[in-house]
Amino acid sequence: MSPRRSVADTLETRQRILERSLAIASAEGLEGLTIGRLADELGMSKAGLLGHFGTKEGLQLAVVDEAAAVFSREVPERVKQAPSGLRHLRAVCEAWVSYLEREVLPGGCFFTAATTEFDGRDGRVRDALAGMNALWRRDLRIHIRRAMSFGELPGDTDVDQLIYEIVGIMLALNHFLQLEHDAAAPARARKAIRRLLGG
Amino acid sequence: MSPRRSVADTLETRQRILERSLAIASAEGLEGLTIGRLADELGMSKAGLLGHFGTKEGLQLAVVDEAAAVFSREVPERVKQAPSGLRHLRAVCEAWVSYLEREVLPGGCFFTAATTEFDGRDGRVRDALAGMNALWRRDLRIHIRRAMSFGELPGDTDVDQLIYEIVGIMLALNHFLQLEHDAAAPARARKAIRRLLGG
DNA sequence: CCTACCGATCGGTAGG
DNA sequence: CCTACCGATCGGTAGG
Repeated sequence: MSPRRSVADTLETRQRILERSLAIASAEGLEGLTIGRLADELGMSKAGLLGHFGTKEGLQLAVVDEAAAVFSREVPERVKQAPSGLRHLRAVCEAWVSYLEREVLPGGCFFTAATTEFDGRDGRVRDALAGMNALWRRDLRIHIRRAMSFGELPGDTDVDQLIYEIVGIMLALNHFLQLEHDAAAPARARKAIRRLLGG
Repeated sequence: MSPRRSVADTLETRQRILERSLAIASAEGLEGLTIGRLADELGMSKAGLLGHFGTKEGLQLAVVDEAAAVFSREVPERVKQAPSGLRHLRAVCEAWVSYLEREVLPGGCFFTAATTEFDGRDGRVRDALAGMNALWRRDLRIHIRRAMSFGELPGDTDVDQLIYEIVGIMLALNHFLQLEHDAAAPARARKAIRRLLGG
């Protein structure tokens, strides 16, 4: 009476689906990710695929989680060892630029694409994306506050203004890389970050 | 033998279609703009609608042109009378911020949404979008160069760096307005522009 | 500008 | 995990 597929196999299949989904969604959007095409590319049936997620919205929410895991692995976890304060903030920004520069996902930053796609709608996917963005800004805020408390940034630094400008630099980096294939864009991003944070 | 509808009527219908299309596309994307839904909202048949543009791609290209016309009317044409040089550049940026702040289109900046949607594809729509972006950067470049020649900006100003940073500020403005409904975002955009251009 | 229609694909379900 | 199927919608065409 042993099951035909072990729990490990099931999780592995689920992971395969998510990796393929994330690549498609970063390039063609979360709505352009269709069950039929995805099943086709993975050599499985639509019903078999949907069994893992229930509905398309369930799949989309799982892809958002997977994207957050990839970003977390590529950016904050890479600089965990950096000393606290301004140096940590600089290391985070450099890892962020490097992540976009290396084009880890074929369509560039998944969150930029998905956020722009869903910001005019409502529902659970939009809420999940807004939540991820808020969490990430919270991380940035912590690093900025710490740098201020260490006297590495001026005491009257406008924290939300600094976050706004850093986000703008990264959005522009994604824009110039994806639309213009501008190889000079990462250097511009680094120069802009340096003007804000020194180094 | 007079035609049932005059040329003027035909152009008016075409304009009605484009205005509705632009509103839908700014909120739901150029691909989310479907012929059936559009025809339904306008109370006409799909065939009648498609007659004006031939194919969906023809419609999308016409919407890109219409978006450029709206942007042109709302930003550069509003500041035509501003004196040449740095004051003109500042006026352009202020009109640009104001355009996004007033949410002229329901989904925010059409070009941000459409560019992000199409940057991973190829074809005539993507090329048209890239061309519009290039034209607009050319305008900005002219104003920056003029301000430099007047001695209003340093002679060693990195022109492409400045364009990069201005674009980033506007992308961030659209992001914080659309996703976060952050009413403080326009003030942050203005502060960031002031830091770059003085005033 | 319309009606009537085409093949293809969408997300999803029944039943195993 | 599969086959077989559902109603709805997609872009587009024929013919008027």
